Amino acid sequence: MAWSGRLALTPPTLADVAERAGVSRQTVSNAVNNPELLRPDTLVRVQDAIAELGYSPNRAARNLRTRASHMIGLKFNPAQEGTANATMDRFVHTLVETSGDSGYHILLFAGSTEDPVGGYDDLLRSTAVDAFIVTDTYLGNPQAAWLTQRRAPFVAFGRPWDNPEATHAWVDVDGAAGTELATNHLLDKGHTRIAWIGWRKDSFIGEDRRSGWTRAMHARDLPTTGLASRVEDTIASGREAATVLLDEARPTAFVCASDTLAMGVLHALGDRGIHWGQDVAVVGFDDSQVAQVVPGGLTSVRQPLEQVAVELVKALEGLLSTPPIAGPGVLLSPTLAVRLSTG
Amino acid sequence: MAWSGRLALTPPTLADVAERAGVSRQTVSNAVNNPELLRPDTLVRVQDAIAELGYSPNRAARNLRTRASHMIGLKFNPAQEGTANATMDRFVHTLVETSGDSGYHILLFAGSTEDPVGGYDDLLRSTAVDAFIVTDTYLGNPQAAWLTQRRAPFVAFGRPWDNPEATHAWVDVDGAAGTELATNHLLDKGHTRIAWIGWRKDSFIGEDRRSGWTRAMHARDLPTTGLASRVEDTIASGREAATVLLDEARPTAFVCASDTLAMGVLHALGDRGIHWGQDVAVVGFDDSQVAQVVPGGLTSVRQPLEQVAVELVKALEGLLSTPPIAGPGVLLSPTLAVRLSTG
DNA sequence: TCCTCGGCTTGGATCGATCAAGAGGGGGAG
DNA sequence: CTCCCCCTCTTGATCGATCCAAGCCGAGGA
Repeated sequence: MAWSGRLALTPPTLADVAERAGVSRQTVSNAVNNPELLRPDTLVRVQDAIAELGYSPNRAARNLRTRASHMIGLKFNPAQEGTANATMDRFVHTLVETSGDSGYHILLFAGSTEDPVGGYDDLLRSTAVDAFIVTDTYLGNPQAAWLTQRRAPFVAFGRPWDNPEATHAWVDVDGAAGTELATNHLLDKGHTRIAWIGWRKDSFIGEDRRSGWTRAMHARDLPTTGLASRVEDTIASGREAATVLLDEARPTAFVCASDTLAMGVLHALGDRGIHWGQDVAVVGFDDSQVAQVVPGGLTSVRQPLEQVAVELVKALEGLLSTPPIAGPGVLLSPTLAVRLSTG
Repeated sequence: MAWSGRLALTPPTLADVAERAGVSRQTVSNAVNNPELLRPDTLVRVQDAIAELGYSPNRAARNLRTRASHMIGLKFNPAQEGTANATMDRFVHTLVETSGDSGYHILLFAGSTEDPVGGYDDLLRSTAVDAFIVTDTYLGNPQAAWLTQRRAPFVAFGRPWDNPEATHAWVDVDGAAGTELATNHLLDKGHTRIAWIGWRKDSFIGEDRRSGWTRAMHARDLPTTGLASRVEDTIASGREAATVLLDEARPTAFVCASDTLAMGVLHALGDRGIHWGQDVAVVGFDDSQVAQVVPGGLTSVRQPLEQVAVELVKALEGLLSTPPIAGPGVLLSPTLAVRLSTG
């Protein structure tokens, strides 16, 4: 704190601390990085000097010498307007906290949607980050292959769907288990005609979530034919799909691949004056703010994003340790946030 | 790209480029930072070498020498669960893009709510960031005073409400103008008994937004007494407040300080079987995803967060230039996203 | 008393870029 | 023809922390 008095423009350096403590620079460095090498009384003296001067190692100098930046790159993917998919917020918060505890900071960067590798390249070449957390793996994962080839350490939030042989570390949430949970919840409530509204077939995640619904239905020998719809992830699509299903298949409940689609279902029900929760039940996916605050509340599958962040950081620590420890993939289980949309 | 072939562990340095181009290190440095100093043909030769080797300046080395990190610190404040206030998402995205264009990266850090200054100190002392963007200014602004005293460059998103003499740069959105816009919109629709549900009196922002409502009402000689309520920013509070107001003041419209409160109003209306939009109009604030996807849609005041981010970066560039240019505060105008909740 | 050994400390070199000054060459003015 | 200047490029030093190998010191054994 002391240096805030004197100009505050040049923070104290290691040499300043050394002089004050009456030791050499290397001793101060050891006090910071390998305290066990010092005699206890010397250590105390140095630590006092550090505290008095308010010393903190210059990151640039340390990074230059150690060839590490203690930064983790994260491409920030904003939620689309008009959808209910703002998961980034919750996820990033825990990520920042957890990585901070491990001595890492999160560096955000933007990337165009056209060039999935854009942004990664620059940061890597300028040694601005030690590793990446890759999150946008919904449609295959070109970044993973690219980063692997580049020998850049990274951990993915999302399984390598399109490449079972990928060996990189990943953390994911078992979407199928989530929709199975949701479907069983509805089955337990007495519903038998439960419809599915999901994403188009080329979405790995969408198909995974869908499989949880079919698994639960088939486990009770209930049919799924004619009860499923695959559309784009928009309110309008969900609404249309629900309307068609209500006419043709007369389901008493809907399980959806996203809260956005579930909101579309609520629209459709509202159009017909159907009371959701009482007449027809609806379950969404992601436990977004929308699910939480919509009147009555929307039952939704909740991803343990906090836990995902913790596991990601744990995996990164392994990767960045010497020697690197590459753990296997981690699959976490979601929970179900039950609200009035399922009675 | 070339170095991806050979081990990919030690990126090329400035010296490598210099050797390849047959010039000195300094010339390469100039080619990168002051191209106008080079003779055109030399410049081309160096640029070719840079491209061939896939060279990118080592950030740590550059940061050490120039005493600048080209990083901007941002404390990440997540939206509270159960509210509709996820503005960070939209804001951060533009911020990342805009600052990237100016050569700055966004470094996230966490901070406990108890210690508003926590996190800032470390980053500053270790020269990990050049400046900060301070966003959590809702209740006074201890960070601003602290950073000013510390002579740390920063720009605030939010006016220095509690300290009119503060001289730091800031960007803010004219909340009063927003609620005035909302109120006038309702007045134009023929409403005269328009209620206000806002935050408790110690919130500067809450009082500012409230003043827009009173201004619009008084401009048409309409009374405001008995039509206002000040509560906490939760769904439940909004719902209660609306219930009381409906009983006692019989308003035909509500203007709210947040989408969260507005959702509370929708709950209250739903409780009584009142159709929002037709019988009673509601306006929220922030144009959250919730406002966008709730059935019918919630009319809401939309903050120009993208523009805010651009202005913040512009202000930062001024601050970090030599000599620093401290611009005055910037006040931006919100717009109104009209949806069915106002008919 | 001398020597050795282990633990702690020391100065010097290093990471890769930029700053500050200086060297070389060509062109215009006298 | 000479001088000077300017434009272009080069050389040496520097930012601050860490790695390296050598140096110092006191304790213990012969």
